Amino acid sequence: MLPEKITLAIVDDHPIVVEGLKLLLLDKPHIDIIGSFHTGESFMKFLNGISVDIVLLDITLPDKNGLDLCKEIKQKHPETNVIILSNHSERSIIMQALQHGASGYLLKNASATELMDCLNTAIRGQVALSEEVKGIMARPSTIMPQGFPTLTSREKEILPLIATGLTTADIGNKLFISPLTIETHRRNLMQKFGAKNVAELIKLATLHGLT
Amino acid sequence: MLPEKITLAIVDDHPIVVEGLKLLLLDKPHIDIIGSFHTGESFMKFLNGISVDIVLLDITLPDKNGLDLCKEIKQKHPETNVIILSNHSERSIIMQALQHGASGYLLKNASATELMDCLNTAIRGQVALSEEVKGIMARPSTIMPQGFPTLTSREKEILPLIATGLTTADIGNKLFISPLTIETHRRNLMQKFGAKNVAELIKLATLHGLT
DNA sequence: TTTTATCTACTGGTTTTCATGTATTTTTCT
DNA sequence: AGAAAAATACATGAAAACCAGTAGATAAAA
Repeated sequence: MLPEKITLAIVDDHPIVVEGLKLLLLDKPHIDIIGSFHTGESFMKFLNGISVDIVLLDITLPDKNGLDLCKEIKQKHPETNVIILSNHSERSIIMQALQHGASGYLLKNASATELMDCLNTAIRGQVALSEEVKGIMARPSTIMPQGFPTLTSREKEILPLIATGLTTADIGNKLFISPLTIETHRRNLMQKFGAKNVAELIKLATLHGLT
Repeated sequence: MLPEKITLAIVDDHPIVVEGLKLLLLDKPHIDIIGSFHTGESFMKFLNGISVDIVLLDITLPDKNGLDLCKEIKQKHPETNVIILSNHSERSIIMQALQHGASGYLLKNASATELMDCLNTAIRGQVALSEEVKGIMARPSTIMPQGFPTLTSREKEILPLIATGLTTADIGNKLFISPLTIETHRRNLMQKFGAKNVAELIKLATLHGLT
């Protein structure tokens, strides 16, 4: 019997990457590229009409976060397999991706061969990680001691304010709460990130795109 | 008379991008891809033997900064045209690239057509900017008030140490100079970045990839 | 060779952060 | 309704950062 073609979509705002992927996959007989999208929005609309087997999904998109999008996709269309394409090699982000239902995680510095391997693995319904990602996941969180923690909404609100250079007192005024409270939040933030002081806190937060 | 083929090299640590570029350029009769490299180091070695007309150069490389590499290339091989490929849309970074002798600047979200246009422009010896980059350069620096300043080597050394959470005293010990000196450097750094405190300093520095 | 930039170092005083600990109220989830 | 998580608030003392100004020593550039 003839196996059906796998339908694949690409969501990435870098045309060069998209073009590259397309060209790479064009001659694979079992894969049918049914669309490529620059924004999460446009892809979600597309998904309403057609079923897609595999999505190659970038994390940094112009309109929304790729991880959130992944979650959304899996909620509304659980049959769609999501493979994250990303530059982020932080263990915590990979963990997040998998928790959000991703079937795979590829660093953008993966080779073409690795890409194909992962696609095939994902097609078989297994979790597909590129070699480097496997390495990162394999070594217990010694190098990256604390992945990025889950923040409360207040913390998410305060963190960028700290990063803007506001002092505890400033923030207190701005949010109409006691500066002492802000201090507590700042303390908790540092603890969650395992940072010795604001400098380190802001570095980690900025690297994780939280500012 | 037959025009000579343009020799082109790619320096980028993302195989997918490299593969994509290769496939895109493979069928262009006037372009000869003579090599692709993952590190600045390996490319510089290669350059010693062969002359290259155009280099497509990524800014973020594993071993060194693409902008610095650009400068190095232009110093040792002025005949080589460098086109920067980057995700950074900050005006200041584009300025830096051009100051360091780049012949062009392409955002990675440029289309394949734009890529070709820029290549052809660069071949003709003109400065090639992608549409979006032109737009960024066109509007005066209102949106990005203070582009990133030029740092001295000592400052470049100290900044990441601050970002790691080290205190003034720690850094002083590490570098065998007085903590008072470190304090002066920190102050100067904040002034250069226009930051009110370390928090803001580290945010800006991290966003510019200087930590 | 003067100028300019950089690195170095200090004084003295103010503000902010950091550490540690406690504790009440409000949401949110089960 | 009850438990858990989050947001709120305070106290106290030590440590670090921040402000403002000055200034000598080099080293590179005009």
